[in-house]
Amino acid sequence: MKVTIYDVAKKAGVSIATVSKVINHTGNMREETRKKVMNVIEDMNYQPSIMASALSGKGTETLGLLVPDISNPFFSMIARTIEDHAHEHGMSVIMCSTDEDPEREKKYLDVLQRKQVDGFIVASSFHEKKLLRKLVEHDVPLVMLAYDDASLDVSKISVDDLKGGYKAADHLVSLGHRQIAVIAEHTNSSKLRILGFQERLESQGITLKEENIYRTTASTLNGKACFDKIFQRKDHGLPTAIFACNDLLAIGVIQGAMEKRMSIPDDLAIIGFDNTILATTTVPGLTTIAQPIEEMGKKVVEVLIEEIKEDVSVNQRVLFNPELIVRGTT
Amino acid sequence: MKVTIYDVAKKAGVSIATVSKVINHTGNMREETRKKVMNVIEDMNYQPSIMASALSGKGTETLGLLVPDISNPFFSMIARTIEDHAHEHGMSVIMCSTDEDPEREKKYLDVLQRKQVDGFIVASSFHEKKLLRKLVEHDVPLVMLAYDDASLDVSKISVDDLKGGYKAADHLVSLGHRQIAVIAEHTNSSKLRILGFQERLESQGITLKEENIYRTTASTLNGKACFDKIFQRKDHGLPTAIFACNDLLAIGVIQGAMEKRMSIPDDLAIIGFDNTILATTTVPGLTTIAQPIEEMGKKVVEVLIEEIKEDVSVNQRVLFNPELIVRGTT
DNA sequence: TTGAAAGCGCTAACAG
DNA sequence: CTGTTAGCGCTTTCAA
Repeated sequence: MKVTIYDVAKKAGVSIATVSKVINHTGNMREETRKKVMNVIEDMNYQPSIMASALSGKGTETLGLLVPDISNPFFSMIARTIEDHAHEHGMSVIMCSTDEDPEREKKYLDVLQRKQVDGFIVASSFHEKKLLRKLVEHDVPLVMLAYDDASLDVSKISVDDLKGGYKAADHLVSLGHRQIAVIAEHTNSSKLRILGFQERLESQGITLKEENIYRTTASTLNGKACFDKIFQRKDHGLPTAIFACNDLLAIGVIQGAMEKRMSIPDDLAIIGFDNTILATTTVPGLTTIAQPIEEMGKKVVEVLIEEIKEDVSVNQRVLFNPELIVRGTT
Repeated sequence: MKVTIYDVAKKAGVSIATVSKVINHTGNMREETRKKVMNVIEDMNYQPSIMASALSGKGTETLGLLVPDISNPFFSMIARTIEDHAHEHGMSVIMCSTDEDPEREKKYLDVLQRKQVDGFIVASSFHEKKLLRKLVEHDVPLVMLAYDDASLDVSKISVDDLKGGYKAADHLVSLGHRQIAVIAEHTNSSKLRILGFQERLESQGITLKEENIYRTTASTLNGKACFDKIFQRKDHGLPTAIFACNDLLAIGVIQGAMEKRMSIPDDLAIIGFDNTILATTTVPGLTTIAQPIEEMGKKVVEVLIEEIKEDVSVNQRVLFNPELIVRGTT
């Protein structure tokens, strides 16, 4: 059926050990032998079984990627760069969308373990912390991406959310806005973004009242709903600008504003976060705080691979610099 | 270290064969024994190694998914539904973005084979046909999605592109448009969509000249570029409507039109194809022809699993019904 | 009803 | 420099 190491060995007139050695570039041997074997390998189109080598001690050369939802543009962009860099290191990646559902989280973690993936990347959120903790205790390589949770003792790669908040605030303030509303998620990231935003506002003598912070989950629909809520309150000065903690939410706001025939950015300025493809497809384009997704993806893979190879958690925390991308909504 | 079938067997006072049987629900045995073993499995939190069972004959319970680019919303949506349905059948999926690059195609196909994935899903495009053909010859389960290439003798799941063209044409014509331009990709799907579109137009006495069909690759930038090309030609009647063969292109057109301060849909009507998330985030929303992504994803997985289980290619061709989704651009 | 034993394809000492 | 051999964890006859 399929050609195995035995077939190659036999045809090359050597032992399987020798074949194994040339495949793995281990041990020494006469250049002549190595060439002979190489040729046979080519001839027979021999492809070593990763299953077998994994079973006998080596890794599976595959990574598990857990994200809330791969169909969300932010995560699919992340997945793409991770996939690319993983493959540069000879690793494949199995994707898993958790939907932030503990059941699914558990199920996926389970399967990935049974498949003996060499390492895990957990992005953005994870509820079953204990399961993660158990993994870490068992020395399973695991790195968190865009999810800076102090309660987990592992390496973390993320954008500097606080600074992102700063930049959003600075931009809006420099444009003269003083009445600002915020729409956020319930995540850690959002909290930090708000914190930075708030700090910066206050340093310029502007206070952001708690009642002007709206919390929801990421979707355009929810963004629009928040917009509606904000503008139906007529009790006090309406905001001239909105900071949405991600692009999806920001787009919901754009839609709400358009529907109300408000002019953007004159009647209302909007700034998002992430810089996904969605920020480029609206008209006007969405001003947003960009996460350096490409670099972040590269870094997670590097750190994870290192932990897999070195067999030890370097346990580092890397914060990337967010960048303001000005488009038409401000 | 990790608990193996031997550990369980020993603790339960039975042989590994027995343990194997209870895991796989094969063979008969006293209910008592089975319970005893089950308990030990629970107690020790035993997780059978998929590697090992794969090596000894069973499958790897993983699928390989090849798409041009997982970060493209259309593919990430597809990936999501495939992931979901695969997991319902106990399968994981390894994602691979080919970038339509033959090198990458080959490399990925290679790795996936060495990983002994149980089956392949190839979506939308693939240049190295011979490699695919070789797989099929070796009876490797393989199903094509949204890629209806007659030269490959495998099962195919896709939307009825011809019909999609019909629907787009009917809609535009019913709105009174007679001068229409088309922006397409170089793919088979696009060809069919154009064909259907054209046929329908002609049946209503409208001719679509070849010079009004613009071909490019999918991106908003290219869409915009085509728009510009179309509207800089002043030699003859300008179109009042544009049919773009996918949402990305359509959005480029929207951007171009907005920039020229044209009113949509009054000055120019636009219709896309795919109904990705992008169609919902523009203002006005993009009228488009929807592919039933969820159903298609479900179907590919079903067909693929069937071929894996039955060990025979059913070699069917399933066409799904496209649906017109009217939003603000028409 | 249960178990012994022969693989599956490869790696890694250890010998020669 | 090269080969022998004992696993890796599980499935699957075949006996008992």
